[in-house]
Amino acid sequence: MKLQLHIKMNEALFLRNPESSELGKNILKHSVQLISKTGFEAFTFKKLAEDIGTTEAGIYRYFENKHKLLVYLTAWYWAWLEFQISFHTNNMNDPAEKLKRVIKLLATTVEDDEKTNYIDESLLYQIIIAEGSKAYLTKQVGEDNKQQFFKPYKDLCAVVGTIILACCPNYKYPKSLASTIIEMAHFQNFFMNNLPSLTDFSESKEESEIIAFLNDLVFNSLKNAQ
Amino acid sequence: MKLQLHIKMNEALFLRNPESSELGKNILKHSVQLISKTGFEAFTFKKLAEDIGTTEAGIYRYFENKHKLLVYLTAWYWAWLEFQISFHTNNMNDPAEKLKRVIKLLATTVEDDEKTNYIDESLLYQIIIAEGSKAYLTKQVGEDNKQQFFKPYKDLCAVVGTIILACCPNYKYPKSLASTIIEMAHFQNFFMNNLPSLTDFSESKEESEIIAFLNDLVFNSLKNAQ
DNA sequence: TTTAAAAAGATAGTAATACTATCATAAATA
DNA sequence: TATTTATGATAGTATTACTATCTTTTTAAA
Repeated sequence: MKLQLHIKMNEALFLRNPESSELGKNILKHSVQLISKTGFEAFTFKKLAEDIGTTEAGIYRYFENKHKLLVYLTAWYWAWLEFQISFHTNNMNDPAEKLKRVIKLLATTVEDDEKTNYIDESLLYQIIIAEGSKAYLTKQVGEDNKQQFFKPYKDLCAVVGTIILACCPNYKYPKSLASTIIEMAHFQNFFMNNLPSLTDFSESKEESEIIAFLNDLVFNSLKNAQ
Repeated sequence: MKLQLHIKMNEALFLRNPESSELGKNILKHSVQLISKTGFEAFTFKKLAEDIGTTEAGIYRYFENKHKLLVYLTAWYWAWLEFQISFHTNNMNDPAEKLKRVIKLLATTVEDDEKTNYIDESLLYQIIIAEGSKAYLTKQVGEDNKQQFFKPYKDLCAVVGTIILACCPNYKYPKSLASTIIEMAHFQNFFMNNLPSLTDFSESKEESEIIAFLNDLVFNSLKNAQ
């Protein structure tokens, strides 16, 4: 028996649901491959169409433009990650242990999840690191936010914030600390691999060091707020 | 007497030194205005040329493309900020006070600095917040880094890291904490204004709260490493 | 099983973007 | 005054980011 994980996506993100057809699934699959290969700037619907063996117009029937597609992919990732977190922290009683597990999940390169067949999570993780912030660092962030495009990200942040508060009800900045952990899990990874002098992990290039740094950061903040 | 602050820029960033002519200075001045107005994605050399009253080709004589121009502006900002920091922390003995001052400088909206006539620092600060990471979140980050485009950012990070170590020589992650402070000073500002539920400052929208959060984060980390 | 609706393929076309090239003119400098 | 250098004016190209239309194929309802 194989379990199928399904993430319900915001309908305003697409013109036609990419999960509803083979072509749609191919768009998701190949866009993840192509964006992680060429970067978001050089990524075009024309190249994507060539990769898939369809036409540009075919892609445009699913996504209005490449920005929406990027937002879709990031939203999908955050929703998937929130599920991972709820799955892996289920039945954990100690909130501090829970928080440690969350940090580990955030900062660990994902392996391809068999439960989702058309998205390669390990490539998507690389996209999130290098392109993720471009989903919201735009002039349209306000409108996009109104349409709830960033809800999965905000939900994840809220979940992490709640765990932080469970660890330490007096802590004053649970949401900001949550967004800091999430962003830094990725930025420190990007820096470690691309601008190593911005980190202390340039020699080992080990994710475990990023995790140790984030744990140190978080638990010192919470310890002193007791 | 008026002091003129001059920042020596990496020559590989431009084709012709924009500081060497009126047109060049206009390119800097108007690009800051136009990018902060339209965002980097919608910003084009054509629009910039129209704004200035010159031609597209004229801009291309100074900058190879808009990415180089963005990198130029961010590099300029980091170099300017490093000077601000060294100026405002000069003669401070207590490294903890120094660090607090640095955090304040990082997270406070800049006023236009009279010492530089063609760059509006307050607009540039907004660009750094919303577009700054796009300077390095690209596929060419490795080559750009080889050409030392990010040296001012790395230098600033090193300066902050040194102050952190002066506060607490045992602290294990001075560079990562430095890059975390720098990035979060801007990201928390962006979130506060655009995706407020990712922060704890959505009501007040006060920079002072970001500063308080960062101080809390940093000094709790250092206190426990004594 | 037929029929109609929906999706996909094929092709064309447009406006804008991201450049490069050329030639004339104006300004600075030697 | 001659000459270099910067700017202006104009043109042109390849690519991007779409939109439109028409045909064929697939799917799903009657």
